[in-house]
Amino acid sequence: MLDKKYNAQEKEQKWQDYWKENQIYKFDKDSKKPVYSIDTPPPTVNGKIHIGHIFSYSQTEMIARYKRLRGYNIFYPFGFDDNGLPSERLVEREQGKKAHEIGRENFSKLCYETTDKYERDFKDLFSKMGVSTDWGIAYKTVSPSTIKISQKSFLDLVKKGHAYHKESPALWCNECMTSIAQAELETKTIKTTFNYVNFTTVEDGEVFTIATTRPELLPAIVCVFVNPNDEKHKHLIGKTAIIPVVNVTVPIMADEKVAIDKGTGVVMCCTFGDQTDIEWWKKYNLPLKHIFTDNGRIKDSVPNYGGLKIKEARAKIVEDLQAAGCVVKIEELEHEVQTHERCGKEVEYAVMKQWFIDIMNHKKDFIEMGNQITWHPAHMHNRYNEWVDNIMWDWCISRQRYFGVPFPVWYCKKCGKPVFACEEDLPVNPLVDKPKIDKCECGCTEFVPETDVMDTWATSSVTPLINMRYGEKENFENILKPMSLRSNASEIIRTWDFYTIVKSFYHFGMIPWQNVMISGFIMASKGEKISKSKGNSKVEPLDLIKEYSADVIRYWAGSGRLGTDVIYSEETFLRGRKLVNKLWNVAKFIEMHLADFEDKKFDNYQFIDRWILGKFQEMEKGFVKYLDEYEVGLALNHLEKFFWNFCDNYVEIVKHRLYRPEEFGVEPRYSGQKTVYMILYKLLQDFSIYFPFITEEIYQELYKKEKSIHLTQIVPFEFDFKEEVKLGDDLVDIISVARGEKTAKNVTLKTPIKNLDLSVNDDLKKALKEAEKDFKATLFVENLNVKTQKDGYNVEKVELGDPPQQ
RNA sequence: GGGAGUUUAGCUCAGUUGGUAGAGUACCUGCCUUACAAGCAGAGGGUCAUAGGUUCGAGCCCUAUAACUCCCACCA
Repeated sequence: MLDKKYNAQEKEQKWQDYWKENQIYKFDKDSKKPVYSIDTPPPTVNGKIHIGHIFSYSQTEMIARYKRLRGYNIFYPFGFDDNGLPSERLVEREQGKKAHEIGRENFSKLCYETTDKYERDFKDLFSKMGVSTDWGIAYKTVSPSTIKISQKSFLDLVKKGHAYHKESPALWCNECMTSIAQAELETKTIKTTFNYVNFTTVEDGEVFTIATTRPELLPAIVCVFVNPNDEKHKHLIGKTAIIPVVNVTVPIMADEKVAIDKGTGVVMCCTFGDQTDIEWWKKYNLPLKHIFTDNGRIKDSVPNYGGLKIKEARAKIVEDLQAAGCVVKIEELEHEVQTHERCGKEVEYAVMKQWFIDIMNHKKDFIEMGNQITWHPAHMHNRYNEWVDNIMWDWCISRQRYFGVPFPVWYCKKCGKPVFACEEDLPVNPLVDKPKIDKCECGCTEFVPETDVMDTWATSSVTPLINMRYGEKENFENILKPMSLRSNASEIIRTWDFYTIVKSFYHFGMIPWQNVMISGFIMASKGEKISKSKGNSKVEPLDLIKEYSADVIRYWAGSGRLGTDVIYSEETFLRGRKLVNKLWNVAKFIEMHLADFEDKKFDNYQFIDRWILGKFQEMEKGFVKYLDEYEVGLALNHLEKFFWNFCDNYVEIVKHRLYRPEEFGVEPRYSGQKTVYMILYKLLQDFSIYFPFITEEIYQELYKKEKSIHLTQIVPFEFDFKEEVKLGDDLVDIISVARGEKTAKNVTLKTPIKNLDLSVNDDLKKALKEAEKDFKATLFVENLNVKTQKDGYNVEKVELGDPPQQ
């Protein structure tokens, strides 16, 4: 017997334990069923899961459940991204110390401990949410087996010539003291000053002005550029400029890229202030004057300014320029700068030897890979294309940090030639392990280890490889190449999606997955995204689960269109709570009437039963169609609409027959029993995608054909009740009109109708004849008078009797 | 500056291929109906962002504009 009230707290824990014990979501590698595999984002273990995570993970989870119900063998692993900078920053924050103060070895240990702790919390929360992942195939992005795969991937790229080691300018973060990739940049608007500084020519002492936001780069100027079409300045080309205060001379050259109307139209080129400087440096083979240290100071070798922090140097040089009378004016300016997304500090450029992965030579291939993938929603494909189109750098994967996947590389101490680890020795830590060879080609016998670690994304981008156990004897390569689905939010299309495609293309020459599903964001209010950094998530997922239950949270997460941002609203929770409650109550009602029910072959359904069966069949068709398009929210809407119609109309009509066989007949009662039995079963299945807990509870109580409802399969009805669907809808409309009449008179719906005069078409008349008993019982009609008319129907008179006595 | 998305009832959102504007919620009016008052029946509430265009007919197709969100570029 179902309880009078559903206790979500208790039941959700019970089923969570049951699923775990019975391994309901275990991936069966020996199964003959087709595999559906999901590459789900390993959450970054750097703090708390907020409601936005719950939103997007739940949507993917629903697809897993749907595919399971459609008979697929689900490969659905969960991962934890505990690799790299985010974890390091978390540990630094918790310890109140910087990594270098703690020391490499202790720091790594702390990273492992800290991430372990957070992983347990994450796992607990996702389990509570009913995530049907197989924890047995979970992975973390820092573990011996993951490091092995990541290193193997790197070596494969080296072997194929897609990874190279080169001294090159790279984006550099002074705060994190590491190089970073273009994808890790975030633009920020800051207030600064635009300084108009006078330069003079050596040849004739002509004074011209350059506007700059970065006067501290004056010592790094290697050249001055003007546009060759600039009438005002082109006469300067070929002359030599004296840099004020610094007193160094540099050539004045021409380049089309100079914007005549920006600043003064004359530009200083430093190595390096920005992207264009690097382009010019390469294009004109300019000298290198790198004046910054790795931690954001001016190098000691720079006269007068050595040792100062960048911003201090800026202030001092402006002072000196003013003293020298070289400053024309200083304007306040707001502009966008590139910052490092992990710490928010402005980025610089550094020149050092780093490992890069070739991107620029294969952009066309990456676009083609993107074309072969189905994007949901389709317009997200544009974002990918645009990113690939606009990318300007090869992917720098070296990070001068501690906690991450080490490069399996040493360098000859004498000639610098890299020595790579052997595949069979992976994973290796070059700081501890030694290379296999004892002698370099040059004869040197000493090797120095690579101290850099790999970029987080270098490992995240191999999640399909981790899943397929790339390179292991026992692997899933044949079933996971490609995987079925990747899912994530739109912000990481340019990183996670892109890099995964890059790696898959280089390793296998094919797409990593067939489908990509992109979820929207949760907005705190109109125009404000909920995010960790803003701290504007007012509610904790665990509190919400306590207050509303996981099923209800999932209802909220599963509503709305895929890829569309949703504004957080408690109303949706309330709506979900009502729906779950209704499901419970209708199940109770149905259970009550199935006490003596036996499931037998039967096909003599009453008219109104044929109507609802036909309606269900129609609904489920649309439901499945939406889910096949990954539109979990639209599918849910569709299902929900049917469900309320089922409760408010069908159940109201059939209940008389169920209660009183002596009046309506035994077989008509059986027809109703069989109908509610079948429909509730299918409703539970369809709802189980969204409400895995309450549907399991009801299923176990009423049906229990399998170990779990989540192991059943959707088998569509195959009735031919089209006519009944149409006519039944008309009957329900007539019932609604008659009920409205009672409500208008402020009487209870139990009030009898003395005379109900209808005028209906021939088909409807036949239907009415067949469903007469149901119809009359529902409305408490005493005399039903039916006339015919050509089309449609008309309710001509509703004559009410006296309301029943209490 | 380039691109994408969004704009529909007070609020949160649906609206398949063009064919009389929908749901929930809130508000209002009734009703304890042999599952459910966390319920049931009903009422009111909309220049479908704006302006043009195509069409017999546009929330939907086309053009332009505005606001918001996101991505990219600009950072001299």
